[in-house]
Amino acid sequence: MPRSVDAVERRHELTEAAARLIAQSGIGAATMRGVATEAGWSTGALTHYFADKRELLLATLQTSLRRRRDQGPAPADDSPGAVLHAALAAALPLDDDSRRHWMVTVAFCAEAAGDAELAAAQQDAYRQFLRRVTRLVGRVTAGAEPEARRTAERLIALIDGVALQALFDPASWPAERQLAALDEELGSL
Amino acid sequence: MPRSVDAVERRHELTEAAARLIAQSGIGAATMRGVATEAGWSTGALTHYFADKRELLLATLQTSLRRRRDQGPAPADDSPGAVLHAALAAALPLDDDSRRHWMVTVAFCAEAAGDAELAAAQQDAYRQFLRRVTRLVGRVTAGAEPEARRTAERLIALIDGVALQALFDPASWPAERQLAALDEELGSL
Amino acid sequence: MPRSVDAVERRHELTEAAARLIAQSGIGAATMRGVATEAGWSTGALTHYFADKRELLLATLQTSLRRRRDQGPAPADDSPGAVLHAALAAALPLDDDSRRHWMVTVAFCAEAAGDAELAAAQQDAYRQFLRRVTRLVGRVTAGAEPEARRTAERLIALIDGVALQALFDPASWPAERQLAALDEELGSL
Amino acid sequence: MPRSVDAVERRHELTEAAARLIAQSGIGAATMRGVATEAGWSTGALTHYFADKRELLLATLQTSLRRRRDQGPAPADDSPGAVLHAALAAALPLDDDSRRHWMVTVAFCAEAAGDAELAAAQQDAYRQFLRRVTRLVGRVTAGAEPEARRTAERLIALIDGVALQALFDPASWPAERQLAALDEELGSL
DNA sequence: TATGAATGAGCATTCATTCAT
DNA sequence: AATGAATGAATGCTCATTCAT
Repeated sequence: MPRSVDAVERRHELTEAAARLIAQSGIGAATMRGVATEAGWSTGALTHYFADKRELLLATLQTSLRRRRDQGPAPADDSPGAVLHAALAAALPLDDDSRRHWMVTVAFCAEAAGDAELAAAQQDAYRQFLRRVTRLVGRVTAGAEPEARRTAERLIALIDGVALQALFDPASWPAERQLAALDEELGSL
Repeated sequence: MPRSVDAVERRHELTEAAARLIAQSGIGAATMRGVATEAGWSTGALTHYFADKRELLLATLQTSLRRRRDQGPAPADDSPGAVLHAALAAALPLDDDSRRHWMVTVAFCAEAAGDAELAAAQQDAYRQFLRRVTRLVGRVTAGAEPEARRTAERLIALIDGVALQALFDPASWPAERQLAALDEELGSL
Repeated sequence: MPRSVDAVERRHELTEAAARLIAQSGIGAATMRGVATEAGWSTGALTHYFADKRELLLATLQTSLRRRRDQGPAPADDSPGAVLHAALAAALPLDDDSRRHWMVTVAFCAEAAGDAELAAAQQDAYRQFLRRVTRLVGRVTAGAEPEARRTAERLIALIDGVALQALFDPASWPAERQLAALDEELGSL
Repeated sequence: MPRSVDAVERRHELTEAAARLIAQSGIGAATMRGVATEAGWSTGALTHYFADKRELLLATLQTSLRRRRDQGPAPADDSPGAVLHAALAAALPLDDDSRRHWMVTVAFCAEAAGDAELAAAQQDAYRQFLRRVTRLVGRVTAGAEPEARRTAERLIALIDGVALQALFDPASWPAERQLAALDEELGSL
């Protein structure tokens, strides 16, 4: 009877380690040895959970794409406006964790240009987010589909732009300032 | 001084080759061999123009940062609004060339997180651009410094966000659509 | 002692699996994982029956050496000539099974050059076979020892040579042709 | 103007080093590091002359196949019998050099079973040798094609068998004894 | 007995870099 | 200025082996 292990949990530990290294020094820093050491495992252990480096990187990207948008404070109340606000705020790099995962997804941008699987993961995540925001905008403005979708795209463009500046120049963009930019934009709805 | 002109030209050829590879497959694809081959030179030739790989990558980033923002159609006229519009439009990935250089600067984002020199190059470029846009906004709105600066930041955030989406999902963001988003935003000024 | 019978049987299954892999792709193909999988067991199971890889390979060689010469159709009758013929025919790669074990023993040839234990196994098997054939030749020709031994060596050389060609070029050496070459040589006795 | 190097000579040095290791301890001993060290070069140098290990091994096999049969003392005179004798004697492992190359070709036997390219190299060499010996036998016996071919096959089988025994048990098969076995067989022609 | 998780050394290969020409 | 031979460290990966269950 072999030792039993929570493979999902282990994979998560390993992709988190990879994400830390990538966010810190780029994809090139995510070597098998490096990730293993960062996670506190041996290199051989990695290959139990990921067939090869490609699989590790893909899983890391997918994890970061999810965590770049999924986590955040609960909405203040159940009103459509509050829910929309919470969804968009969750997509800003407000703390170290979301900063890290933002960085990872951005780091994969060029990598994905020549890799269909990575590109598909990124597009899927983006389109899913766009659908969600479009639906929420529709509820807030009670507007028709195409209108809501364009508004959603503009909102996402704004928070992505704010996020990008916050990544490049974190000192100028503390959490409050990012939220202020979001509030201002939402105010005009 | 014919030789130094050659050297400048040669360095440019080489950083362009590096930019093509990076934009296509990520920074990891920019190997010395690969860049030399892509540029049509021998590996040894690279070391005449760049002391080492680090220097090549730094020069590539700097070139791409400049070209990401510097090129674009001339303004329609000399009015402050037209000049501002031209400056911002030049910062959008409207054609293959600017797309490539956008991709390169984004690819360096995580790399720069752990590398002071790369980070400084990115921040310098951003701040210089911010100053320029701020000045132009000031001329258009005839407003005070802090107000103009905040507007400039919001404008840059918007075009950066649009650019990012255009990189990830180029099919949805042809040049006209990017410009339309810019026009809409400028219209509200 | 049911358990020890199991162990013998199990070891046999495992060396057969190793032999299949070696005959197919060389000694390098006989990895612990590969042999275990081929035999339908887990890697850990191997280490119960063989202390390490070396022991597995040695046992595989010994099994193949035995089976390369031991199996074959019974002699037509009890006459010395028929028995000699059967012994030599049994040493030819007439079917898939003996082909496989021939291949294995040949594959170990160079390996044994630098490994005393493997070399000893090969020499023991050869000398034992030589003694047996010498004895049978002596009975057929009623000749003296040294004469019978030389004849035996020539006979073995011939069938080994035929066997080697049959391994390299099986299409040209079906079983009938190998046996014909043997008959021809025995006829001249 | 780069340093110029005799690539053919260098490749030969390297395949000889590989042959020494393989003959000594089997194909598994021919690691890239090991071959480089044995030849007195760095690992990186190998990759200048052989794209990868596969190419190195194939070249080593081809070299050994040629040298297993091509070298030997010149025939005593120009008579067909002397030329045939010289050709067959050259195919026996009479000295360390030919012993080594014999060992190498045998070591590849199982490896070739699952590798079309290696198998083709072996078959080509065998068939070429068979054609040559058939021609020479025809000249000696003045016999017809099919007859000469069968005789050639029997002669080759005999010397291959002798060679194989000489590899496994060199003490019993000094050069004189191998030649004696050959002479005896040729005498009966 | 049997499993498979875990280890870390060893492998082929790629790469930045150096240097003789 | 320009080449490409040569180096050796680092990488991804495979593997024999150990061991808790």
